[in-house]
Amino acid sequence: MFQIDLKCRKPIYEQVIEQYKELIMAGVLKPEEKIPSVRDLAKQLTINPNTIQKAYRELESQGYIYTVSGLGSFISAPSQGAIDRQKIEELKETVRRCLKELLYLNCPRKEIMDIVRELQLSEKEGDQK
Amino acid sequence: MFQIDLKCRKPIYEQVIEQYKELIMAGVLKPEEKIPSVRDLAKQLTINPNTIQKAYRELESQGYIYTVSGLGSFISAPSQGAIDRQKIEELKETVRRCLKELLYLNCPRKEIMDIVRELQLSEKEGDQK
Amino acid sequence: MFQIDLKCRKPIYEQVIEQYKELIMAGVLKPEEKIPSVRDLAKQLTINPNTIQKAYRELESQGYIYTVSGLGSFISAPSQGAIDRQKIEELKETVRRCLKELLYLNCPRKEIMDIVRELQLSEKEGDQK
Amino acid sequence: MFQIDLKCRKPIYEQVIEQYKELIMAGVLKPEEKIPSVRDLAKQLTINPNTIQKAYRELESQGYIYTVSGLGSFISAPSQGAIDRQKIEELKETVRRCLKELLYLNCPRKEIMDIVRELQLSEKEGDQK
DNA sequence: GTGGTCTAGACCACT
DNA sequence: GTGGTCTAGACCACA
Repeated sequence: MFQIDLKCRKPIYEQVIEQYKELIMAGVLKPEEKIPSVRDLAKQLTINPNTIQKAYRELESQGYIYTVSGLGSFISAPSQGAIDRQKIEELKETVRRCLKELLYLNCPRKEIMDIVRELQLSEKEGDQK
Repeated sequence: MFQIDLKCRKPIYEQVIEQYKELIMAGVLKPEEKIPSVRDLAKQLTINPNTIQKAYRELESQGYIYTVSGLGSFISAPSQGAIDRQKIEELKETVRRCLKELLYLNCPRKEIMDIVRELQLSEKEGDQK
Repeated sequence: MFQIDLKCRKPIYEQVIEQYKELIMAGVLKPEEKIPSVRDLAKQLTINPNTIQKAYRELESQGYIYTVSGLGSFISAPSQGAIDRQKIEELKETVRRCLKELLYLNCPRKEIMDIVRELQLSEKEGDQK
Repeated sequence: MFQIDLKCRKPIYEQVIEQYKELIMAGVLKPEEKIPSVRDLAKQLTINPNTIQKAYRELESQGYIYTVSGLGSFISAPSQGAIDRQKIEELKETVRRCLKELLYLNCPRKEIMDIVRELQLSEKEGDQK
C-alpha cells in the first residue's frame, strides 16, 4: 500500500505523509476510517517506529488524521470551513516555480496543459475571467 | 539582488541556487553574463564563501552556469539539445501533486487557472493581460 | 582498503572517488552493500570528514552510491536503462588520445594490445589467459 | 588552429599543451618548424600571455618543443632513443582505467575495439603473443 | 584577482 | 548513530 524509496532524498517521514495525503485526497481512505498503528506500519515497511510516529504527528497537526489514545488513529473529514490561505499560497507558489522551470526546459506546452486537463480544471462552471 | 532568509528551514545554498535559477529563467541574467565572484557574493550577503561556492558548484553541475577557474563564473546558454526528460517528469509530478492538494483544500479553480494564464501557457494566442 | 597519497597532486576527495569506482566496477563492492560512514572513513584515513563527504556526494551524483540520511551510504546497482552517451564519448576520446601518445612515445604495440586482452575485450571467445 | 574551451574544466594551459601534442603527433607540425611566439598566440586566442608561457615551458620540459632565445620556439624531433617508461606506464594505466569504466557503462565492445582499429594497432608486423 | 581544496569544529535533522 | 549544513580560516593553482 505504501512505497518508500530510501534512495530518494526526501526524508522517509515526509514520504509517508505525502502518500497518506494522496490516499486521502483520492478518496481511497475515507473519513473515520482507521489507519494502521504506528507499530504495525513500521513493521510492515521495515522502518523505525519513531519515523512513522513523526509522520502521524505531522499528519495530525495538519488536520488530515486524528488520534484517539487507546483506540488508534483515524482519517479526519476534510475541513469545509476555514480555508488555509497560507498553505494555498505556498502551493500556488510551488506550482508557479515548477511551471516556469518546465517552460525553461522546453517541455512542450501541451504536456503541461494535459496535467491541468487531467484534474478536470477546465473552465466550465463559469470560471472564465 | 538576493534575499537570503537565515531563519528559513531551507539551506542557504539552496536559496542561492533557487534565486539564481529564477533570475536566469526570467531572462534577467543573460547567457555569458558574468556573475559575482564567490568571495564578492559571500561578502555582499555576509555569508561564508564556502556556502556560496557550494551553490555555484551545484548550479554548474545542473548546467545553469559555467566556471572558468581564475576568471569567474558565467551564465550558461540553455542547452538546446538533449531535453532532460527525467527532470521534466519530476517537475510534472510535483505540479500534479500540488494541484491535487490545492483542489482538496478548496482553492478556487479560478486561482489555479490564473497561474496558468500568467505564464501564457495557453496554446491559442488569446493572451489577454 | 584505501590508499590515499597526500603528496599526490590529485585532490584527496578525487582519489577516494576513483578508488571507490574501481572497487565497484571490479565487483568487490556489491550493490546494496553498506560503505563506511563519512566519519568512520575519515577517522580511518585520518582525513577531515568534510573531504570524505565531498567524495561521497560526488559519487552519489554520478550514480555510484546512494545515501539514506540517518542510515548511511550504499552501493547503487548499475543503471541498466539510459546509457550515458556523453560520458562514454568522453572516455573514448581520452582513450584515443592516450593511445596516440603511447604510439608516439614508441610504446611497443604488444603492450597496448595486452591491455585490451587483459580486459577480455576481444569479441571472439579465445580468451586465453 | 587552436580551439580553447573555457567552459571545460581543464586548465587552459593544459588544453594548449594537449593540442600542440596532437598536432605534433599527427605530423601537422613538423620537426624544426617554428611555432607562434607566446605573445602572438596569446593575442590570437585572446588569452593571458602568462598562460601560453606556462604551456610552452611545459611542452619544452616534456621535450616536444625547444626554444632559442631571440629566435622563437620550434618543434623538436621525436626522441628515438630513450623511452620514457614512467610516462608510458601512466598512460597505460589511464587507458586501463577508462576501458574498465567504458565496460561498466555498458559501452558496446565493438565501439571500443573500433578505437584500437582506427589507430592501426592491428597485430600485423609480427606482434602477436 | 579567481576558484579549488582542505581542516577543525559546531549545530541540526533524520533514523 | 547517521548525513547535511555552515563557519572561519588556511593554502594552492590558475589567469
